[in-house]
Amino acid sequence: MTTTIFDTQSYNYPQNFAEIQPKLTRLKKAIKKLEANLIDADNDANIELLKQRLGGELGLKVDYASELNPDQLLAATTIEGKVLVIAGAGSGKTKTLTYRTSYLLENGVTPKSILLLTFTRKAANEIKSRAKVLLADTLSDDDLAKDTLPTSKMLNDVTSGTFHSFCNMLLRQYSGLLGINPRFTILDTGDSEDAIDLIHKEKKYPAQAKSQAFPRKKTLQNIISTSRNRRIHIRDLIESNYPDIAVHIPIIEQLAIDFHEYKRANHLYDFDDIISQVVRHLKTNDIFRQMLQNQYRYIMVDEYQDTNIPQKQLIDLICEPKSVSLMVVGDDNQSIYAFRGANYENILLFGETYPEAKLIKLEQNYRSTPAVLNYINALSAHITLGYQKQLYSSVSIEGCKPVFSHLNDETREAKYIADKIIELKPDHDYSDFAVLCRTSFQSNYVQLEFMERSIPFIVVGGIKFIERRHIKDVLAFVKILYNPNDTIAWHRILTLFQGVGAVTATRLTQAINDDNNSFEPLLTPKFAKKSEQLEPLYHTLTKASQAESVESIIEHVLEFYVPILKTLEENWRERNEDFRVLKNLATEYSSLDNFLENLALDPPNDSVATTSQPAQDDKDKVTISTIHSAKGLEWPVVFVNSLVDGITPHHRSLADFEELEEERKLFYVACSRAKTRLYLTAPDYFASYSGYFDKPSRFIAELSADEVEVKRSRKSLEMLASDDPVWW
DNA sequence: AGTGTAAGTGTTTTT
DNA sequence: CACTTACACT
Repeated sequence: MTTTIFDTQSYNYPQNFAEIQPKLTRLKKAIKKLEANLIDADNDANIELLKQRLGGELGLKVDYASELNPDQLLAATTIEGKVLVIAGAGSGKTKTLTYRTSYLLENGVTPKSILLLTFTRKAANEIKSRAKVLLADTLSDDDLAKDTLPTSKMLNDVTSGTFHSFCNMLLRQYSGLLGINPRFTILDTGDSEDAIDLIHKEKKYPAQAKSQAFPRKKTLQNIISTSRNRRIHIRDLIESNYPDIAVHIPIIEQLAIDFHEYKRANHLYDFDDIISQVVRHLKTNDIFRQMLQNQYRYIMVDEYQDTNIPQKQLIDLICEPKSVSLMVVGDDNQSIYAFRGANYENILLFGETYPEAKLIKLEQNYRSTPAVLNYINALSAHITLGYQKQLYSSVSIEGCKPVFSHLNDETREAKYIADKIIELKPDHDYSDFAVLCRTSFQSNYVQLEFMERSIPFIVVGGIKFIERRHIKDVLAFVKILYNPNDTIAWHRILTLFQGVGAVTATRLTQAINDDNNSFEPLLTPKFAKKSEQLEPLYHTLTKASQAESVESIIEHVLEFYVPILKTLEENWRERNEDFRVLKNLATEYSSLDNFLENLALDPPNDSVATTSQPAQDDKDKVTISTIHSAKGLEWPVVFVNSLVDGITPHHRSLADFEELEEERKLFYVACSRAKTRLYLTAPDYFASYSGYFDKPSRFIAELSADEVEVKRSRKSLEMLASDDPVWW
């Protein structure tokens, strides 16, 4: 047995390990069962045959056998039945999906019968555009002459996108069949919170025991959404996760029902509705279900480890007939979104859902050096549950071992990172470096240090463009023009004015909706006397509703809104800049529905990212990012900072086995982003309102010095591992 | 409707 | 400590 880096005995491991054993046992059984259906290129006698067949007989345009490795080839060409592909970090997952798409088309599959579901729209577009290149590049003039061949144009007919964009499309396209109004607007999380708050105030539920304050809108939204995504009753969820507000359970349950009815009555869909409503229709409407089952015959799902229960149900309902082909791709080691409802059991129980399913594993890694791979394999071995996997590289140059540096404080930590970047800079661009943090807040010292040293950087994540107050305000105007029943948007606009509060806003909205959605009630003396802004609002809306383009609608709105903004926010000049971005976005859309849909379902998140030198438009910058936002990306040199137990893993996850496991996976995701160099850093201590933490991360402690080089501070010397490293 | 104060909250984040 | 939000009061 090897000796660990630090004494692992001193860490408190989760208490509930015993409790969850039955669950772990069930999952392990399902994993084992599916492992029995592994198709492994090494042991597959048919692989040579397959290669030959692909080579000659079929006369395909793309040379699948030589461009893909054997396991990728199996994944790309196994096009019938249900298949789970476990795609390790850096194993060419996108490439495999790209080639599979092209393979389907080359085999005569109708593009319209292909459905490609990914986690972001960007990922779907990348697969499609790469497949386009594949098919286009191989076409000779001869091929173009006969127009029966699959051409890159077929990709345009492949349905692709996120679960949300797909379901949104279905709800609008099949609105007649489903009996719903296609002119609905989408509530983002903030809008949902506002709606819940509004309903709570309007409904005047019977007063409860004052001993315990009623939860705030954010908590309520979270409870309602989690209960739906995890399919747990509100009562059970509150009793287990929010025991102190248990007195309010009946009211919260009623509030959830009222919220739901409110959304239906006003043609409003929140993010959960978009998927859940499609699932509901699929369950209850046989014609709808059969139509989809007949249309989508080849389904691919990416990042399957991060799907939630409604998303799994959606797939299962469409894939019910044996003849529908389903390939889900993911990496159980990289499930890091449980906090927002993702259910890692989906990927582990795939064999239970589909007993006939086949399993394919992509384990050859094209990203990292053997030294880095060795380290991430060692991390992976500490993840309790999952499919067996061992990443390997065909590169023979070992590369540098990851380095763990224990430093005195966060300032030294930041200096160390900056020093390393300067040291390595002669051989690298700035864009070769990334600093990955457990929480966005952990990047503060690094940002400061980079500014002082004039290292250019870009911060990924943070407050999103679309969530900024003034942007939401302007969009509210646009929303009511599209869906005058969007009471949440009305409320937002009307309460901007002095003299108009929640009560007047509600009454006025009601009057407008009752008056067949005419804007006239704004002019009636009863309301007009509340604020002199209502009349100009009327004229603005009237003008905007007749505008020709989305851009000109926004211009009309801004003419009215900017003066109001000036009275509300001191930094209105700064905010005014954002409107340029918004107008620019608007020019890309010809219709209101496309514009609103895209902003809600595919919001721009990098358009307002913080940068060190805004003037400099240079693309060569160090990336500073949260680990979550770094998923799927890679850099030659990666730093992971704040490896103090209490931050990584986060102190709020320490008591629960599954949450701690997810933290471990998060660290795994961070380290597996590195191609050639991986630097891990920790300050000796970290202090904040949440506590005082002074032990290095257990994820460092539990590994052996064989995998990582350790640079110790004095503090760290005191913590050297004893000789007995076993902790349970 | 608007204001002041006390009290609670505090990861990660995409749709 | 910094910020949001609920609630009571005017």
